[in-house]
Amino acid sequence: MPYHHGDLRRAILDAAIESISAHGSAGLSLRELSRRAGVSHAAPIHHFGDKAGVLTALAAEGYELLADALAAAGDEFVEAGVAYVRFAVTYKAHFEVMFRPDAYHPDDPAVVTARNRAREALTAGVHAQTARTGRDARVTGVAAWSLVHGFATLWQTGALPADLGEDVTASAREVAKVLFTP
Amino acid sequence: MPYHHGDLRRAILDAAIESISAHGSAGLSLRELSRRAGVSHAAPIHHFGDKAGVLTALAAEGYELLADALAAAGDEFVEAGVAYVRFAVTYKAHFEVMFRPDAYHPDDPAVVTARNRAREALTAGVHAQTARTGRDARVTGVAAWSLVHGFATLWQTGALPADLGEDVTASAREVAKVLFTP
DNA sequence: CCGTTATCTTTACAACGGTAAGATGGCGGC
DNA sequence: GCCGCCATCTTACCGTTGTAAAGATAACGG
Repeated sequence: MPYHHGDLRRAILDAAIESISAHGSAGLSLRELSRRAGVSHAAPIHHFGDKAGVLTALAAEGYELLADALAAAGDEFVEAGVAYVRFAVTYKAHFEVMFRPDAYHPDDPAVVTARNRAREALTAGVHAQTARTGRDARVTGVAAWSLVHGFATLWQTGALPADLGEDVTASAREVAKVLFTP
Repeated sequence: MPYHHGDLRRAILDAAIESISAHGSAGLSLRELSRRAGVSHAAPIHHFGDKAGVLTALAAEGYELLADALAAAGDEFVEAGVAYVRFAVTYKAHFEVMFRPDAYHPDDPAVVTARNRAREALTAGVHAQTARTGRDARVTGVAAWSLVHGFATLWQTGALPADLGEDVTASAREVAKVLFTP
């Protein structure tokens, strides 16, 4: 616990995650995060530089976590897709911020390296799949990514019909299977 | 041209569309919109009640336009999917707002009726398709919607690889075909 | 033990969203 | 043709926000 607060950086990030998970990222207030962390409203500036800097750190962390989750899921597409959706649901706040590039600094070095790592982990699974089935890897990869990404975002915004059931993982697996079963 | 301004409501909406298309919906300022329309910063309140009210009107308009586009595209899934993507690209600001329910009033009556209309137009195409191919309509419908929605959002955020080419319609058609060709 | 430096606080300012009260002007009723 | 009504817009104001600048505080290295 190095300094006055202990670990303000993590405290702010955790507060942001909690706030975004509860109320979305639209009305996020930097001063509110500072209040929750018990510091003055200008304290986070030193760690993040900016309000967008907080979201930038969150996006970078999200891409790292996503890359880990995809790597752990292995090469098979359906399981990788399920892992993608499970990540989106588990790390709801991260996922929401990651794909809102107008709210942070998308060219931040930490973000781009983490994003590349996640992208490689994602395409690796699809390439293994297309090698087995003999399809166009590029188009199929985009289709697979689109499918799981769309399912995740629609689930998050509550746009999907309610009769899908509560188990996201099971629904995601069913939906992902559609892409590779004739 | 009924009153002092002429049609302030439309002017504010158009200004919002332009601003969101250019800089995203994160930093949208009601006062900036008022300035562009040449009225005082409190004038839009009377028409929209709220900043979220502006986005609510935009979302409702977006769902109406989407329903029209889907109805015009017909029953075949691939063309309906292409129409979905084309809508997202053409009406970028609308699409961005529509799926950001924490930024507006998602229970607004105009929004829910328009959204239901769009949803029916969407599922109609999928049902026609599944009747032809004999698949589970519910799961296939969600998969189809997820596919085109994910493609559209990924395209919008610039997350897709650049080697797809510039023609969104052609790329979308290729990707949509993947779902129904073994 | 002392100075350096990262960390945090205080103070200040412009912009924002929202409210309330007043001004403006088109429109229908007489 | 005139008057009152009411939708529309303006002005003034309040609390909050993000950001910058300057000062205080305390951990750490020499």
